Amino acid sequence: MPELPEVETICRDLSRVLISRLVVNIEVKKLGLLRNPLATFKRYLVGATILSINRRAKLILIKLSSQYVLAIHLKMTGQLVWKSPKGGLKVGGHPIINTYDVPNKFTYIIVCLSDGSKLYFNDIRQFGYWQLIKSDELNSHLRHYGPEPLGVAFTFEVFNSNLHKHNKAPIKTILLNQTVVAGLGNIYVDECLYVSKVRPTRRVGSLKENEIKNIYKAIKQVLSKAVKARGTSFNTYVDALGKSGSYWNKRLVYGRSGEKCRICAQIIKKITVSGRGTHYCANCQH
DNA sequence: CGGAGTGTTAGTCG
DNA sequence: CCGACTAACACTCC
Repeated sequence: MPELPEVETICRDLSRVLISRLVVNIEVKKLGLLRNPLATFKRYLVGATILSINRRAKLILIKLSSQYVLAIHLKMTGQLVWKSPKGGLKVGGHPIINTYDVPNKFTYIIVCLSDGSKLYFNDIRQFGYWQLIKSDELNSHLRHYGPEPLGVAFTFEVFNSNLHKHNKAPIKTILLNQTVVAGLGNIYVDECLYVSKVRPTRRVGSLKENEIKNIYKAIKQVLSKAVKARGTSFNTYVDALGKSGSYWNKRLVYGRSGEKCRICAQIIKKITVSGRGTHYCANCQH
């Protein structure tokens, strides 16, 4: 699930409960999810204090007092559940798991904190990973990512020039390319192209400047709206009225194939573009 | 029951 | 370099 708005929401929520906590233990049930040896986690995560939690692209970056950063990627089905000893719960990640009882059969990593709370990592498909990176090597680890779409470095000129490194590919494929712009995934790419009125299959080289401007604006607009809605499809405070990400109800095309376009009432089509399910309105998008 | 599809991305191959 | 394809894995849906 998690694309930029979801990961952003998870980081903000976890910041409120994890910062300045001391890590007292880690239990790992699937070593394959760790990108470093377990001993490295014991040495640099256990005993460290959590200093900050930030997002870059779809990566969660947890800065530690040990001069390391814990990078967590949720990929398709990763989920983080934080539980306080009093039963307070925060959940961020994939919604398929319909119970937030933890640990459960998909819980592969558990981090115990000094206040008695625990952070659980669930991941049905086990594509996600945890990686410890030396703080001074973080920038070089992240260098292949393109600009943050909601940041100041993401100007139209940068976007336009990054796009035109890939003139022959369909625009959808290129928007999913994290080196062009970081953080978009399948849902938000379909949403952005719908808002821009551009078909996902259009070759980049065929786009007029005006169309690229519309895509550029749509990326910013759709993502900020989704961040405000706390993302698409995961729960947060289960104890605060079970509020969940509300963008799902606001989505315009993703997952609406066979339903009517909200603008022209034509039936939304579903095709495959570079292996990904792709939704669009053939009447509104050209 | 079998096969396709699932919100990601790193790696391979042409 | 570019782009197409696949594997990593487990589950749901048709």
